Amino acid sequence: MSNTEKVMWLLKRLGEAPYELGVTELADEIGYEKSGVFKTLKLLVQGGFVVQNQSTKKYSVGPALYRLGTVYGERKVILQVAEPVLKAMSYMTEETVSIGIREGDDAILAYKIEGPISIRLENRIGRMYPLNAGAIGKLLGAYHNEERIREILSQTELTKNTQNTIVDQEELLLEYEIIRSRGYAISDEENREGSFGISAPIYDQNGDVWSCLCLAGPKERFTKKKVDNWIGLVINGANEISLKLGYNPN
Amino acid sequence: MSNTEKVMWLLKRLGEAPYELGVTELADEIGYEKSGVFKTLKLLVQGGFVVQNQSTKKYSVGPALYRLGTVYGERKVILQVAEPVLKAMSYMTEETVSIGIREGDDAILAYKIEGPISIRLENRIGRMYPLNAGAIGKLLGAYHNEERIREILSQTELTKNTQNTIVDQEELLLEYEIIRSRGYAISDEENREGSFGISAPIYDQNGDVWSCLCLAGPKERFTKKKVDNWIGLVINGANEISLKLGYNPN
DNA sequence: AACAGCGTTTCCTAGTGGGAAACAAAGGAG
DNA sequence: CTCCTTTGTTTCCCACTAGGAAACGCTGTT
Repeated sequence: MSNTEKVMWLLKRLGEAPYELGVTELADEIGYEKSGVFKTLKLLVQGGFVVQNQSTKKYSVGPALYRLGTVYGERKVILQVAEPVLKAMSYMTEETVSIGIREGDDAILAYKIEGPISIRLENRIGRMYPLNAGAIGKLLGAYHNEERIREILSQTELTKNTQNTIVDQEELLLEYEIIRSRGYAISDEENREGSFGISAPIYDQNGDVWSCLCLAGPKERFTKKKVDNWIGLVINGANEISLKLGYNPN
Repeated sequence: MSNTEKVMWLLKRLGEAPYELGVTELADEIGYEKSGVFKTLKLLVQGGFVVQNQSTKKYSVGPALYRLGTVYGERKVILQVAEPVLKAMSYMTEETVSIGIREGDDAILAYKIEGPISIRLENRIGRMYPLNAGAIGKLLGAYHNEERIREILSQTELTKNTQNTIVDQEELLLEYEIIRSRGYAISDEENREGSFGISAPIYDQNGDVWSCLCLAGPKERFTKKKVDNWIGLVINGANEISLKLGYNPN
């Protein structure tokens, strides 16, 4: 058994145990000498993966695992809930549908389902967008804390990716207001020439917006007629996900 | 950096990353060759601590962490919430106050605060009790699924620790009913000669009882007058914890 | 007071994880 | 469409880390 497996075994064993376990019983069960088990446990305690009860000297799972578990839970919930919606929309529109998440002061493409027409728009999962350009970035910016937005804008120089990228601070804040009042954002070649996108906010159970649903593709396929239809589709899809996440619109 | 530290670093990095990370970027950041990082990641994937996106080949936190995180969360919440209550009760009664948790078909002493009068009753943290004897065991038995209780009783031979230990099945089920109707359990030398205990149920936010509050000590200190007072104290303490856990009594 | 059991420390050495390089596969550039 | 870069994966060998054994200090029991 490698050390990595040993670490996993220890953590799992501590997790399924009723409460606390000592070095000796862990070593006996895993079949190692307690010296080695102790060394590993000490490191795990330092890293917060395990806590040691100072009075009993026994070990249990630690707060670092809680944090990581929460991360997994959040990701799983939103993707699991969102996937059927994305699939349906992708099928109906034949375009790429994606989920964007705000991570700190940036927007990130967290998940996407490609449309059947495979003209690549090279938006890879994990790609980061600024909050001033593109359907995902602008929407998540619009629903971000305005004070924080002003801070960001005053500190960073907005780069003009295309002719349509908004770089003026006041113009951007106005655009944010429009987005909030309409309930959706539109990007017309703001991040990249030839691309078009529509996005709508996803509300979590606290009513906060930290992710959004986005429909995007080559501009030539986004005719006015289609866009008029698709805006409702995106808003409805985002609402559906919001409700499934436990959002209560009041 | 030892392998254990590497594992922890990788997990934490994957947790704080916006979404997914690849072998190369992880190896670059941690300063190791990607071959070693890859080997470790492969093992972590096998153990469920990490998941690999099959289409992007990139890595993220896995379901095993979710399970462990949940365990930590549950334990932390109940202990954190319960500790002040236990301290106050221990201070008022000068006896030992403890939290029992049902783990499968047994009761376990999860946490305790010793009274100042240190006559040892050797109930160590982690000790297991049967569901038929003692204030903790009986209470958690009484609020357990009755079908399951009947199964257990039919399969296991109840051992008579003291004269007062209930070993007859029907007598025990009757005692359970009394406990549920009164809302507390009393043990008079059931597990050990000379010990006395009072316990009351703790309800979680779903209204389920899987833990209880228990006040225990040497029998000679549990006079009738004191017990009459302390029953209310235990019930109130347990209620307080239940409410803090999010229980809604309707 | 002696003992037994636990967590902890130390030391040495065998086995394992790290480094380097090469392979496979996928994407981007032209 | 093809070349080229980049990334995930595999292989091999060696340094060094993790495991074994024994001993220490401490707590609690008899």
